[in-house]
Amino acid sequence: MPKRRTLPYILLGLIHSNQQMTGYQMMQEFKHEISDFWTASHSQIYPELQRMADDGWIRPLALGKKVASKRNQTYYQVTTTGEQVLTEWLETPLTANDDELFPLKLFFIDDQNSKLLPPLISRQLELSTERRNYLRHRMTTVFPNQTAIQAHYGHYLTLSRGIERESNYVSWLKKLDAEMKR
Amino acid sequence: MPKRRTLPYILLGLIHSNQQMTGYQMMQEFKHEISDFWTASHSQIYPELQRMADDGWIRPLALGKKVASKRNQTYYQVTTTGEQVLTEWLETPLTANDDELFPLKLFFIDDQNSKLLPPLISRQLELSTERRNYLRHRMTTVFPNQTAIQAHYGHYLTLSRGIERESNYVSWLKKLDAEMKR
DNA sequence: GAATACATGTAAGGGGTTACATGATTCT
DNA sequence: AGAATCATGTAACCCCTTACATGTATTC
Repeated sequence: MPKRRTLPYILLGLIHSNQQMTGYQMMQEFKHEISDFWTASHSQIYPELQRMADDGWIRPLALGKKVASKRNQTYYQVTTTGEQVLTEWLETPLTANDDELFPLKLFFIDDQNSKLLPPLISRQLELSTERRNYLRHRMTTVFPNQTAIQAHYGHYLTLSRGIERESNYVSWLKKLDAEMKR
Repeated sequence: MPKRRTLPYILLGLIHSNQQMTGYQMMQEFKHEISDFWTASHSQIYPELQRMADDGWIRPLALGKKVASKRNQTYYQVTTTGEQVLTEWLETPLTANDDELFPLKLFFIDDQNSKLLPPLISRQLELSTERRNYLRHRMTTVFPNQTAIQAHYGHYLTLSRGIERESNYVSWLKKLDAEMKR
C-alpha cells in the first residue's frame, strides 16, 4: 500500500546512484528493476522533479549548454542538501507500518561496506520475526482444530502461506545479517 | 498497489462468508486477518456499503425490527445478485498485473472442495513461475560478474531476495496444486 | 515518408487517509 | 460519573492513474 511522500526519495536515490538522470530514464527504471516494490508514471515523475528542484534537493543540468544535442531533455543531479535528505531517509529506522520500505531503501545502498546496511538488515529481521510470530499465534487461535479449518479453508491457506512467506524472509535475513557481522 | 474497485468485492466476500455483518465488524476484519493483503478505514467502508446496497449487491437487515436493541448498527446480507457478482469475480482468471488479488480471492473460498480453488491455484502457479524465471533472467543480465555486484550491492540483494521469495512461493503453490489433484 | 521511440507537460477523476463530528453502550 | 469502546457519517486533502497534448529523433 503506497505510503505518503515516498516517490521523491526514490527519485533522489535513483539520481544519486546514477550520478545524473533524466525523467524519462527514471520512468524506464520503474518498468524494470523497481517494479517489484514501486511503480510511477511519467505524469507523476515530471511534476515531482520540478518540486524537488524548487526545494533544492536536485539541480537541473544544461547538458553542456545544449551544444551537443537539441533534445529537450533535462538531466538532474543531487545537491548536497539532497544528499543529506537521502541519507536521513535511509537512516530512519523502519517501523511495523513502514517495513515495505525495506527493499526500497536496500536498493539504494550501493556500497557493500556502507554503515547504513547492517542496522537496516537487523531491524528488518526484528520486524519479520515479530510478524512471523504474530501469524503463528493467529493460526493457533483462529484455527485450533480441524473443524475450524474446514469451515474457512481459504482463510486457513492464506494464513499458512503468510507464515511460510515470513519464515522464508526471516531465514534470508538471518543469513545476510550473519554475513554482515563477519 | 491498490487496484480499481477491489474494496466492494472484499466487503461482499466478507459478508458472504459470515452470513451477515455490520460495517464496524468489517472494519475489525481489516485490522486482523485481511491486513496482510488489504486495508480499509471506516470512512471508506460505510459509503461503499451504501453504494453496494443501491446497486442491489447487499441488503440491510432491520435486526429483528429493532426490538432487542437500540443500537444504531446495520447488518448487511448478500443478495442473489451479490452472490453472482462475487462468484464472477472469483472466477475471473488472474493476470500478471492482477496477481496480488490471489490471496484475497483465496481468502473467500470457504469450501475445500470448491470448484473455484484448483484453477485459482494453478493459475497463480503459472504466474509465479513466470515471475521467478523473469527475475532469474534479470540477474544474469544485470549482474553478469562480481564487478557489477559490487557497484550496486543493494540492488543485487533486492534481486536475490526477489528470486528467493518467488521460488518459495512456487514451491508452496506446487505442493498445494499437487494436493488439489489428489 | 511513415512509424516508432524519445521526451516532457497538464487536466480530470478515482481511491484512500486523516480529521472532524455525533451519539449510544459498556465498563470501572 | 467518567472513560473507553461501539457505531456511523462526512469533508478535505493527497497520491496516483488515465487521458489528452505536443514536439523531436530515430528507424525502416
